[in-house]
Amino acid sequence: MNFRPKGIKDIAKALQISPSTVSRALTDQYGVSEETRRLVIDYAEKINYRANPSALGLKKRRNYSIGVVVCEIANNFFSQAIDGIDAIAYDKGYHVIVTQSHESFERELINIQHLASSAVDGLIVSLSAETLDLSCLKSLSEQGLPIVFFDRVPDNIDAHKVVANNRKGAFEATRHLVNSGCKYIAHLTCSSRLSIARERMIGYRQALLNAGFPFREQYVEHCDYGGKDQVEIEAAIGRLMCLPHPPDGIFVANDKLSTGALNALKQYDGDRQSTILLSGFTNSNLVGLFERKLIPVRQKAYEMGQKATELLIQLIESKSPVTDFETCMLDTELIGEDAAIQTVEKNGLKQLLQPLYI
Amino acid sequence: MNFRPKGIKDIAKALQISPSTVSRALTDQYGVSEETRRLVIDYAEKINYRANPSALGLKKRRNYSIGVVVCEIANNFFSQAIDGIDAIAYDKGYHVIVTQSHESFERELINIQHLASSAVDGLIVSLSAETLDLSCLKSLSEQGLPIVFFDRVPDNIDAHKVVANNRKGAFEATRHLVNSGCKYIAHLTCSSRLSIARERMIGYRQALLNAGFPFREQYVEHCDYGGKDQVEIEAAIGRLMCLPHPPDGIFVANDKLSTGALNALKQYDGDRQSTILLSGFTNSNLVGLFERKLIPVRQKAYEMGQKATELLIQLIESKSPVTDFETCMLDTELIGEDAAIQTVEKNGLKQLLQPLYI
DNA sequence: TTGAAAGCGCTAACAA
DNA sequence: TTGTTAGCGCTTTCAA
Repeated sequence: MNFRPKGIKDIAKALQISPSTVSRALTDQYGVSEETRRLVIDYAEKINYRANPSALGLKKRRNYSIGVVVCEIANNFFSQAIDGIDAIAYDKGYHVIVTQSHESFERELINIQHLASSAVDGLIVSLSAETLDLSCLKSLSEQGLPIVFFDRVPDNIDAHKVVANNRKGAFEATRHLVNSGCKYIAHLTCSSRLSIARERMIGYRQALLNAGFPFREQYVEHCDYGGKDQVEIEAAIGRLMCLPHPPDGIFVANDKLSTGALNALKQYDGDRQSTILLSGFTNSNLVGLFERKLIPVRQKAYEMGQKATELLIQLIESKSPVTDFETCMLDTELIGEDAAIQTVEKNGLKQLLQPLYI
Repeated sequence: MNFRPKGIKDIAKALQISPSTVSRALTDQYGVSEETRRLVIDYAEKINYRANPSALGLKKRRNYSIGVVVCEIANNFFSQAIDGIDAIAYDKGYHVIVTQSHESFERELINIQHLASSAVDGLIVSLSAETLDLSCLKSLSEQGLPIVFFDRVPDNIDAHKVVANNRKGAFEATRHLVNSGCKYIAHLTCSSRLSIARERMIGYRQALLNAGFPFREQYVEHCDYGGKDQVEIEAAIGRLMCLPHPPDGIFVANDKLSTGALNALKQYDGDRQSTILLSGFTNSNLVGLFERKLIPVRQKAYEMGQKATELLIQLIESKSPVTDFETCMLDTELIGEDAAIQTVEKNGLKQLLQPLYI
């Protein structure tokens, strides 16, 4: 296979000048006569010249590419986030390399190491459900590899983080169930290793508290693999339905679990079907078509991807090492629940809005 | 930022041998004593050595990365396909760089050129709805850049192609509507520039023919932007509903249009709502939750991604230039319609299964 | 303002 | 079996 793009030498030869002059014309601001510069640039454009990224990478120790690690691409939230990442990266001339952990720590680690070995200039990471050991990320970060975390972020690594306002989202979703008359509100969530699970739990509990409801341990079900397997969800729903007082409302903590719960509830097809209300985090834009209503908490996935990428590129292109890290929190939105917004102040949401991370 | 991974020289220095010996131990099969090889490999493993991809790319004119161009990531079909691409690429040690055309020809072109300028070793492409001019892809392909097309493939470029059995899928979906008693079966599809639109149209017409129904031009609606904008779909549905005999069944040609059509039909909430049957291509795994039933034609998106990647890597790693191209067709599946399969032979599906491409 | 030359990390042809 | 060396395409001193 002999596909060989034109290089700087080809331009130099064609224009009868030296390669270094071409290089300067294409990069430097001065040191080249305006005449030569135009000549070079025009010709480069004509033949659609692009610097060889490998050579550039070798020279500059930069690849103009960023690595992304998420648990799964085929997921509404993440595919939207990747879309946002791609948008910014594209704008700034970076490539995006996406890898999936499939919720496996081992796979995540391999991906990270693979990407980090100088293939990429920085990393955007959302942790897997299995991840406990952060030493690799920590050490990479300390070695100076720019890393931005989003969505599922670590507590104990100092880095830029982009998250949704998980507490508020969870709070509003649960309060919606309260306002709809639910008395026994369950919570279906993912592994509490994940920041999102912990944060959303706080919102859930706060809403119960505000409503004067007790928090009951047995109404909380964890799917440690985030619903990777539907069986996991069905078992959890099954346990909830077997409680002395089965729940009349369920707040679900993530995308996969939300739709998984709907599927699981289909199994319990009896008269109870119509009485259990559901509200949960999901970025599916198909909820409006569902038979059983699910009040969705929507995250600004696209914007989160954008923001994470902006922060990362800023980090990459910063001359001096950055020590002042920022946690950026984006709003969530409870769809189809106008009433929810009106009573925000009254219900003590304000103190809730303070992030845990800072 | 001073993140600098260990290199071959570091190993050489540590082990008191020459860099080239290290290189050989890490790559060659022979020319190195077993003792040295073990020493090197063990040490490399210990310090988690990874060859610098830029240097490798520069040397070998290979990047171990492949470029993907699709119209949109946040789409069931494509995110599943990318998942499949990623799986194979990962296995074979390749990175995947995904770019989106957003159905814009211009953007597609930029992406392709960007990727082609030696950033990647090969391309996996699904054409945008706008694409008419294939000269760029053609010339790249002729210059020896390995390219595999999938899903939306060009007619007049000689290359490996991976497609679904679009005719069969369309045929079965339409026949399902026939068997369900529909008399006026409309077809909502994307731009006929796209191979998938043309192929699915053939299946649709064949099913009408088999049922003894006439083909009526006005029952076919094209959304030239593939439903990028919901307004486009609503207008199309609107026109169908204004026909003297509004359709009692609609066969929809792609993922976005299928769910878009469901949304659009929600507008026409009257008594007609319950009488229009829908069947269409979609890889959403949420159709089971829908209020209005949609009989889905499912494509093996994941497998298509896998197959395309296998073909591409085969192409990349082939020593001699490949001239014998293959079109690989994967089956489609009509979900929840067992009856459909039983009568395949009788209904002349066989001749339909012969691909157009070969 | 321009050109020559070194070197980024690696491989491979050639020497030893 | 090992080491030396040149060179992949580019940027960047240093000289001219």
